[in-house]
Amino acid sequence: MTKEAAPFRLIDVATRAGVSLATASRSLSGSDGVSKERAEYVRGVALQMGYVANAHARSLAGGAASTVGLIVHEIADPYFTEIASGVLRIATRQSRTVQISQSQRTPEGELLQIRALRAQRVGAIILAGSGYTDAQTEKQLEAELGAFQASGGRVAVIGRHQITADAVLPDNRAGGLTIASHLIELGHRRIVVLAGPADLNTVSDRLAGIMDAFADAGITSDTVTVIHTPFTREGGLTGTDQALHDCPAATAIIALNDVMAIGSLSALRRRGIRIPEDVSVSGFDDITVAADVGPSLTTIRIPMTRIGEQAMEMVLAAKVSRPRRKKTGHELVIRDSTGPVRT
Amino acid sequence: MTKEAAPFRLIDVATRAGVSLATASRSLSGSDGVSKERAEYVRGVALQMGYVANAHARSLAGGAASTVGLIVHEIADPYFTEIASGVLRIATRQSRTVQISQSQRTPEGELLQIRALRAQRVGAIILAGSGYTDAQTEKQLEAELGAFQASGGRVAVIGRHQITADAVLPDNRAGGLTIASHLIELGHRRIVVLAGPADLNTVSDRLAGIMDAFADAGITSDTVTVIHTPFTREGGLTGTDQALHDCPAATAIIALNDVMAIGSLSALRRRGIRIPEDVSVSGFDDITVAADVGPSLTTIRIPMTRIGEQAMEMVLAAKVSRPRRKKTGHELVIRDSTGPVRT
DNA sequence: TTGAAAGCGCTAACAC
DNA sequence: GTGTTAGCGCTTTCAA
Repeated sequence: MTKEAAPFRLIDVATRAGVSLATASRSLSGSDGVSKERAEYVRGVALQMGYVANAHARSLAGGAASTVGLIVHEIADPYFTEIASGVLRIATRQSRTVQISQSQRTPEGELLQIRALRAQRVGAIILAGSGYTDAQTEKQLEAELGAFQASGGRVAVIGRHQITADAVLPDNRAGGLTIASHLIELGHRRIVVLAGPADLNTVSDRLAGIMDAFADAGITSDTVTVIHTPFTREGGLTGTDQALHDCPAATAIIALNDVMAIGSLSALRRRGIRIPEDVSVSGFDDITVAADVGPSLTTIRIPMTRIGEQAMEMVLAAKVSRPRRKKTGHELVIRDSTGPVRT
Repeated sequence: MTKEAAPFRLIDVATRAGVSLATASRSLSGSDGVSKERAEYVRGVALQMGYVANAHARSLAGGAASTVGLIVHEIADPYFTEIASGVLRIATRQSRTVQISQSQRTPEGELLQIRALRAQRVGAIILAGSGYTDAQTEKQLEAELGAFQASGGRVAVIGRHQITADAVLPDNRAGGLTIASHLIELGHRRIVVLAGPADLNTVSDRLAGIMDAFADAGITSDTVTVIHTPFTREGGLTGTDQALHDCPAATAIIALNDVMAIGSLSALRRRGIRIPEDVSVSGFDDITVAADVGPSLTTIRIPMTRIGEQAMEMVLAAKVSRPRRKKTGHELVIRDSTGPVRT
């Protein structure tokens, strides 16, 4: 059995460099109070020894905690996968470590994970994923995050306008308007919206945008049916079955995310319904596979990876007094799943 | 501004429960040396106070580190997304936290991430992703992981037979045999294999299985062309272009993972080549979207999520002297992208 | 069975 | 500009 050499400690570096512990600490953390040459020299010694600071000791001693926690609803959901990818990309580049935890798509789950992350004393928390329309729930989350921030933690949220913290805000309402306008222009009037859970902000915002489109076009939205099923492929499947039963005359289906749209495509194909000849289908998000499903999906592109990067950049940046809010754009991507209504 | 109450410390719990710090510690960590009733009582007090131990202090003091590190090539690659999903599922269930880091598909990246995780003093490391055929590289990784294990860390690797550690081993070679046999049965002889980088074990194993199939069928594999491009959608795209140029007579394309297969599908469609009438295409892994691409993909199912769960269970389980190796099965999933060769 | 006290490796006052 | 030293919150000997 190989005898395991204990890892070097800061004191080892200090000794080797012939300076005190404090000087070594200052040199490595880049704080001033050390002459340039000396600091440089100490860093060189440390590097050569392969010294890496013990993150636990550093954090315990009151230094800045280096790990950031990322809370997603479910990592296997492509929307969150891409956000996580953006977060990790910046993390790798900046030598930061990130802990990922899943909220299981419930507010209680989010609360639980925030508490866990706080207990772990992470330096920052990125809360990804739709907020909840229930103000009560959001208040609780905000209180928890507020407490974390008060104790020096950094926070960034993605797509939650209610929470007072740095935020990256996807253009959900405007995106809803864009996609609905596209369908209206193609002549569609009888439209089914495959919406996720009604208590999600993302859902209500995108829905509001869709209604905006009808108002803008000066036509009634009485012919729009909204069906709420889970924000998953399975939800798209059952929602479509229900739509076919309730509104057989519908000529278009707007799914409020791509995953649901893909489920819808599958349900339609299974019944031999042609897309887009018989019914047009659109998605939302433009996840990576949207271009490869059959038929390729018309959708609204939300730059998830970039959003993840921005959220990470925000929590890594210096603290500012007023919370920053970054709005991201959206883009209509027309592919093969939508077409003019057949007369 | 809300005054932030400092979180409770163990000493607070001890005081409130009327015991010493040591007794409180023992009670909560479940180590013996405390009477049952007392321990029970202290735990009750802690729970009621909402006490959560400071992970840094615990780890620094020599307690068991609770976080596990997961190293993937790239989180946005569906193969790794699903493994991560399995790992996180178990983590959530067991109240463990997991740090995810990306190796950027290079052995140096893996080495770097292992070092970083060691510096973070994680309790366990799960190394996911193909090993490298270069023995030198694997030796270095093994040394680093060995050192980690020697210092008490737990390790599980996924799909790397060379490394001495608990391992979950996907059935790559047998899977290769199965998929190639399927195509041979359909009458295909001129086959192009879209392989990922030649230095990946996953690639060489799957490739070996394909050759096995030809040997088993008693036919020559001279008609098989292997093209090495990156293990990505883009790689599938360029590989297919190259295949079309080099082997216009090929009737089937075996991609060594689904992502490449999807890229291939796209390249073929773009040129108006019909699938499977003109050329059959198969994938490997059965990622979630494989059923939804156009046409749906015939592939070999590898239970990635389950693999992630198993790896996590292994590092969480009690240490055993001899490394465990768990082999996982595979399953041929026939969909619409493969068909009989046209005469 | 319980408690007192000595660190774990680091940062940040505080001296010089 | 540099060094000394007191903790951070916990686990774990070592005594009692």
